[in-house]
Order: sequence, then C-alpha cells, then structure tokens
Amino acid sequence: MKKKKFSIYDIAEEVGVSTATVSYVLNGKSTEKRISLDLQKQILRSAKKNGYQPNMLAKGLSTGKSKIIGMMVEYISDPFFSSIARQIEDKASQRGYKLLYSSTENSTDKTKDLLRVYRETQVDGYIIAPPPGIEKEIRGLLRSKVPLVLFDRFCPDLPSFNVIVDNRAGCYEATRHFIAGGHRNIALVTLDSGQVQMTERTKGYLQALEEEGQPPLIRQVPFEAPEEERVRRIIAFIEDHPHVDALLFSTNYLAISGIKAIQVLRRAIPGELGVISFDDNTHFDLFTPSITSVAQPVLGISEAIMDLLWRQLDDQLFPRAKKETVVLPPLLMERNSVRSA
Amino acid sequence: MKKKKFSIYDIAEEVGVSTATVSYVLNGKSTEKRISLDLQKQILRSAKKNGYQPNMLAKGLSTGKSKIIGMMVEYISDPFFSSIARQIEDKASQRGYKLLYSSTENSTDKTKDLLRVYRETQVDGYIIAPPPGIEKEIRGLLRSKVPLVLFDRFCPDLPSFNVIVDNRAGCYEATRHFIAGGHRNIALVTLDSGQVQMTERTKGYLQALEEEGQPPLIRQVPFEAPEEERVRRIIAFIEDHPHVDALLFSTNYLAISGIKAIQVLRRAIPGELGVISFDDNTHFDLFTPSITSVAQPVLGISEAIMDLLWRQLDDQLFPRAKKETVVLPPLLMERNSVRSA
DNA sequence: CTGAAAGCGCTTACAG
DNA sequence: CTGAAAGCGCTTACAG
Repeated sequence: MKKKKFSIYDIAEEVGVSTATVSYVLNGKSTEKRISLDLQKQILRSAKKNGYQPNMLAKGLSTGKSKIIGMMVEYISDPFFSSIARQIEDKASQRGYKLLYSSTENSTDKTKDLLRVYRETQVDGYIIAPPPGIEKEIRGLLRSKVPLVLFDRFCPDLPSFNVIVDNRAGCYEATRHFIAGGHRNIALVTLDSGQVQMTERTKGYLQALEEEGQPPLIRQVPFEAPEEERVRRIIAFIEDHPHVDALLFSTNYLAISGIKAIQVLRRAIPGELGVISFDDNTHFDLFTPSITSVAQPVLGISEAIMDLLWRQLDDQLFPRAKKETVVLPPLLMERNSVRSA
Repeated sequence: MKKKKFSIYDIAEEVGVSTATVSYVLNGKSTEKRISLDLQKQILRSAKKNGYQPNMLAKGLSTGKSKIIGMMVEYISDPFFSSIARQIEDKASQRGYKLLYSSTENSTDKTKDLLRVYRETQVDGYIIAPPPGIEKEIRGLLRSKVPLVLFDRFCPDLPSFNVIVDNRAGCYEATRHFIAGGHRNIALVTLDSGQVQMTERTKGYLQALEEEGQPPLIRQVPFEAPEEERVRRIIAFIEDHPHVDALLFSTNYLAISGIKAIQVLRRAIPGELGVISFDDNTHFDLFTPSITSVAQPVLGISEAIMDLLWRQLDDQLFPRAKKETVVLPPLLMERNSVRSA
C-alpha cells in the first residue's frame, strides 16, 4: 500500500555510509564522533533532499524517551487549568517535548486509567492535579522515580514536588477584606471535599473571623452536584440566612453558581451581599458589578511547575532533592463586589 | 540503573511459550489463532501477576499506529476550542486513542512546526482549525492520505473533510434580530482576516441589511492587535459614529473588547447600543445585561468531527468519500443586549 | 495449535 | 574517523 517511509537507512545507502554515521550527524554528534565535514554535508543534503523525518516511535523505543509530557487536570476545558496548560505547552515545546493533556474528571478511577495510559505511552514526565484517593498510585510513581510534579493540590504525606498557592492566606485576606469593607456576617460557601487545598481555604477564613471575634458560617455544597443543584442550594442558603451580608466562595465555579443565585433572588451586590471568589475568572472584571477575587498566579505556577520538572528530567541520575513544595502567594483582585467602608 | 521492564518476553519465558503466542493472547487473537484455553489462562495470569504493561512505542513501531490523535487549534486555552477538545478527548479515549493538543497561535510557521512534530510522532489522525496560509501543507497531508478533519474554518479549494457552522446564516439571523428589535444603524466589528469563516460572516450581515435597504458599516480590527489596542480602536469607532445603535461582533473576543469599550464610554446596552456576539461565552448570561449571541453547537461539532475521523481511521483502505463538509446550524441565544420592539 | 525469526526505524557500545 | 551489529519491545507472515 503506502510507500515505505524514507529512513536513515536510505540516507546511509544514498551517501554510502552506515546508519550509525547518519544517526551521529543527524543528532549533532558529528564533532564528538569526529565525522568528516564532507560526510556531514552529504548526509545533511540527502536528508533535506528527501525530506527525511525521524520516527519518534523508533527513536523513543531505542532511547527509552518519548519526549512526551503527560499532564492531567480536573477538566481540560477549565479556564484556570487551560491557561496553565497553555504556558506549559509553550515551555515544553521549546525543549522539544509534546503535551498529552487529559481530564481526570476528579475521578479516582478515571485517573488510574490515565496513569496506565501514560505509562504505556512511556511519557517522560508527569504533571498532575491529583483527585482524591489517588495517593497509592502517586506513591507508586514516586517509587519508580519518574519525573513528577503535583500542582493545585497535593498529598501532604508524600515526598513529592508540589506547586501550590497559599490557599490559607488567600482566604484569610479575602475575609479580612470583607471585614475592612464593613461586612459583619461573612459566610463561606465551599465544597464537601476533604482535600488539602479546601481545608486550607477554610482555615484561612476561620482564622480571620476568629481574630475579629466574628461567628463563622460554613455551607458545604456537594462536590458532584450539577450546576442547577448548586444554584438551588445556594439560593436556599441565602434565604435561610437573611443576616448574612457577604459570601466567600471557595472556588470559581461555586462563585458563578452563587452569582446566579444572587441574580435570581435579586439581591444587590455588594449592598445586600458582598461577594469574593477564590480563583479569578477571565470575565469577572466585566460583570456588573465587577467581582472581587483571589487570583492564582498562572504564570508563576506554570514556571514553578516546569522548573521542578526540568530539574528532574535533566537530573535523572543525581536528583538533588527528593521533595519540595513551592508555595506561591495568591493575589487579591480588588474590584466592586465588596463594600468599601 | 533502572530495573529492566517486564516484557512479553518475560511472560513467554515464565509460561514456557514463544512471544508470538503471548502477543496473540494479549491482543485477543486467541480464538483466531486457536490458542489452547490452558495456555491463555497461564499467560493472562503471568501478565497480571507481574503487572505487565505494553510499551506503546514498541507496539506503535511495529504496527505503524501510534494511537495518538493530534489536534491543533488557535489557543488551547480558548473556551470554545477547549470545550470541543474536552468532547474529543472523551470520544477518543473510548477507542483507546490519546490526544496531543496544541496551539497554532494562528501562526503559519508555528503550525508548520506542529505539523512536523505530529508527523514525527506518527499521529494516526489530524484535527485542525487551520490558520491562514497553510493550504500547501494541508494539501500535502491530503496527498499522503492521513486521516484528517478540518474544523471551524477550512480551505475552500481543498478536497478535505470539514466541519463548520453556517457562519453566513448566523450573522444573517443576528442582523435580522437587531432589525426586528428596532435597531437601525447596525455596524459590524470584525477582523481584517480573509479566512472564509470571516468573509462568510460578513456576507450574512450584508445580506440582511441589503434586504432591508439599510446601509452597512464595517470596522476591521487588526488580527494581531493586543487586547488594549482592540478596545481603543473600538472606543474610537463608537465615538466617530454616534449614529450607530447596534454592534455585531464577529468573534467572541472582539465582543469582549467591545463590551469593555462600551463600559468605558458608559453607553447603555441595549438602550444606546445593541450588542450581539458571534460565538457564545460561558458567562454571557451573567453579564448585566446578559449578552445575546450566536452560539456554535459544541456537541454537534465534536460529534461531526469524530464521525468523519473514525470513518477515515476505520476505513483506511477503502475510503468511501474523499471529501465532505458538514455544516451545522448556529443557535441564536436571545438574551438582553438587543432592544425588543 | 504453536514457534522461529524477520522486521519496524532508530541508537550506541564496541572494535578497528 | 567509520562501520557491523546488537538491542529497544512489540507484531506477524510463514512454516510445521
């Protein structure tokens, strides 16, 4: 059927040398292997003339490197994750790596599946925003010493490389910002998830309130609830707690649901109800009023991830460190959904 | 260094058969090859016991299939594209394919690079939202008969499989919707790009106005202009044309820039200025007022893409058709940024 | 019913 | 300075 591909074997034949020589020249080992200039030119010319393209599968099989980085996040369509992926893609391609990019859907099973696929594909490095219940598998990766960076969340007991944002400080400051604006009954709307990033956010909220002697009020929304259900729950919560005058949402999409709820109830922001979202959103500045948020530094996160990953990739034989957690400060984006005292 | 991987060779040894037999059993060819039930069990047991994981590089090298689909779009972080990618990822993984997902940045050079990388990686199928100036390369792909689907835009002269939305009808209806709402001076804000999808949108706009005998007014914004510049240009345009009472934006991000411009100028939507965006946005329903848009059917697009791709992948030897363009109807999302007569 | 062996397209230690 | 050859981990036509 298909015409056989043009390979280094053909170049070797055309130039009249061995495939070894061709391989050396094509991989920039000419000087190291002291290939004559003349031969180099002939080989390069033949390669170009015939439009030679290396077969990465073959290359990968013999070197043991696929030049592929596997990255898995909750949903590849999530704006926060995809802005990070965009940066990672960029940095990876600069070094000749490709990105396999997948959604865990926050499901343990789906993640295990993906992990298996990644292994089979022989990805060279892993970037993972881990879902709950995946400790065991992560531990396995760690044991097999593959380059790995966890981000957004991590498993506190595992000696891994992690990149996170100071979740506690973010919520602490958000809460203080509410207080400074004159809000007196600040509720936290969060998920019923026990993952560190969430418990940290709750801690920040609680700490700020405690310092002021204000009473906390936390409403947990089920993790897997569909959007309409979330909105319904938040509506009910607002109606049941008329004295609440500010809502801190622990994730972006909770904030979106919350804003819908507030719109349904026709409450004024921030007059009747102040709003802050943990995690910024591309369009929060276009809302009326614009929505104050705690932004995660996308660029900083991407850079930290790649920094940790390259160090492992470059240094497979002498890993300097076996664990490290980079904690980045979040950024309070002050906009107009909080009262100003 | 690293322990050698456990391979089919090891299974073969452990069970005392040849690698051929192991390969047959592991690939479900037991009955076809009439492998004894006993041997099957032994092989499967050994594979499981030792946690055997196939090496896709080796598999790919010998079968010529990588089980990877390459998908390139303008930016992987774009919400429209990433919702589609999300669907595609899902459908692909159901059939054991992985997704290599990349940004063309709408640059011809970047795209050529990616195309080279995809070839080298031996991707089995291509899904591309082509940037301008890439006809020649697409033609090359077509000639080499690799499974390929173009979407969002395509090259009209090329016999390829394409999935697009009826751009002309979308803008036609949007314009008629403005007219029905009582708008009388409708301007089109678009890009200075000659790509089909854009010229089609312009045609729809012009046709609707012509039918009503209303004068057209088109402002082109440079394609590569950064966001602030776009906003500035739109502000200038609005100020220079005080009689304009409606703005049709030919892309999502132009609409965003436009809304910013309108907010800066403190014009009322839709009282002073009606707004419709081509391409919906996740949060347009949360804006005040909510923004009317022409939505592209993400699910329908993804399904059509995969349908065309599977047909080519399944049917490499007898391709039924060599070209086909699926045109999907866009959906007018009537919200509150247009007057109602 | 099963195996020996060639082949996929590269790389690389080794020899000369 | 260059080549012969083994090896990466799999598949598959062919033979028996």
